[in-house]
Amino acid sequence: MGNMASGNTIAEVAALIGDTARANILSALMGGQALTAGELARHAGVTSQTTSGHLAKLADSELVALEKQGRHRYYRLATPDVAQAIHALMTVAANGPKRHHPIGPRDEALRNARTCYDHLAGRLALALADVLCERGHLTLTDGAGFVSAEGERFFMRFGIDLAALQGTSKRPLCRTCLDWSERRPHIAGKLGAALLDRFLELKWVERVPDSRALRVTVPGRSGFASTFDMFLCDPQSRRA
Amino acid sequence: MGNMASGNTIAEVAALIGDTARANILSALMGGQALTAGELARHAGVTSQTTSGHLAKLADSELVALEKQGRHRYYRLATPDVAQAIHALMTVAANGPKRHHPIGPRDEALRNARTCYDHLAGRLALALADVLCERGHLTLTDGAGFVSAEGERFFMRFGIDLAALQGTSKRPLCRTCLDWSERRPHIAGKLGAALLDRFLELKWVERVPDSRALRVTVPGRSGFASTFDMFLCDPQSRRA
DNA sequence: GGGACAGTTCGGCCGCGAGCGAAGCATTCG
DNA sequence: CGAATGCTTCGCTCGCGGCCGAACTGTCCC
Repeated sequence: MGNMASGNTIAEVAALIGDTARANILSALMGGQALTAGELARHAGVTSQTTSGHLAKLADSELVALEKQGRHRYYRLATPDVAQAIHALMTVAANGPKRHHPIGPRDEALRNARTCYDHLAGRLALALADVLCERGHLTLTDGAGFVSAEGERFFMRFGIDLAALQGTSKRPLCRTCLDWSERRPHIAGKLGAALLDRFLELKWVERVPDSRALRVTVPGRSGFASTFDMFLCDPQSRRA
Repeated sequence: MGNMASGNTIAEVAALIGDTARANILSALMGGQALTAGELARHAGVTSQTTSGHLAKLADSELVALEKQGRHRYYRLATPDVAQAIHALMTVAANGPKRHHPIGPRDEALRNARTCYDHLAGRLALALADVLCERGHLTLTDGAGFVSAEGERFFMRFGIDLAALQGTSKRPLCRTCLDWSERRPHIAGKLGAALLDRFLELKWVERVPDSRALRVTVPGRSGFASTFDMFLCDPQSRRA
């Protein structure tokens, strides 16, 4: 016997995530937005009372954080560490035994473009990373990415001031994140977050309600084409 | 309702890890060695029948892999992804609410030096990373590390042929891994694995039975001192 | 004030699954 | 061969925890 203590609390955390309803809640929060208890109840597929209990547990263990706002209560993932843990579990789950998992249209939308906590993921993110690397703006060695001087100027023209981002915290400027569905790295870290913010700001992409999925708008299609030479052939992109 | 499918299987994986006994088993396997069912039963603190059931489930879901050898059955973590997921959960657990967790001597040993799946972790690993960075053999930008040309020559002299490692797979040569106990990055990836192997080969460190902890030997103390200018003051280092 | 809506707390039901004892296989040894 | 060891399978018990209905608290709006 001996080390009960060391492996013990990881079990508590995992058990917390290991319930279908709570996992659905956390997955929904992986979209990066704070959601209300009611929205989370719908995601979880259980009644609001049950959800309330789940949220209380998650908050107790500091997996999610609570922000009261009027008569709404907004929940979000407490720390990036939590997002990373969930991401890692997704990766393991995706490679598990025989995902017969018939890939519904919903999954297909997620594979195309989605948010991953605070940055872009899915095929769109991979294509973007490819283009930036090809142009020499970025080099992705597994684990981290480096922005070239030319790349820095390019991002500046696009409306992202890397130098300004640099200082604010010790968070890596550009990390890579292994794409859950495609098993290839995409751009995460501060640069990844800044890119997603900018795309949303420009309305090149917009969030699909009740989902982590993103939809490329019509201006987005031409924007990606002109700025990044990316010609998307997604028929579902929104008209108008 | 809607996306039951997406968040579902991550719940299965997390639930698997979210049992105390199974978490202990997986934590033990984070040492990187394959262990027998009996050893794992002792780590888990339950009988061998119960352990057998747990191992069957873990193997079914491909979290652990089985290797039969005579009348022994050796279990190990199935993939590095699994190790990463457990590591991420440890990180979340370590920063959870008020770990009053009285830090026993066992924990103290783990904080000093331990294995993290296939590489070195703990204070020893941090000190090593510091020295290598100071000397300019290595630069750690969060997420990844780069070995300088001089560093490559240094590792070669030390008995690690980076060029040979480079080719074998697309696994990153040097990743960083956030140290669970100290919250700072240490050296992981192929270089990390190669360093641990070499230290074990030189008998500078040795595994503590039934634990992920490592012990620095007397030759190890002088080795670390002469090669890396690291002067360890651990009183527990083994005499002879 | 009253009514609607968001969210939580309480009480009770019920099912899943962790746990062990005992028995059943396999492998290795004398 | 038969005893010993390592591990698994079977059958059973029992407690934890998820779930919902109902009632309660709190906020906003007319």
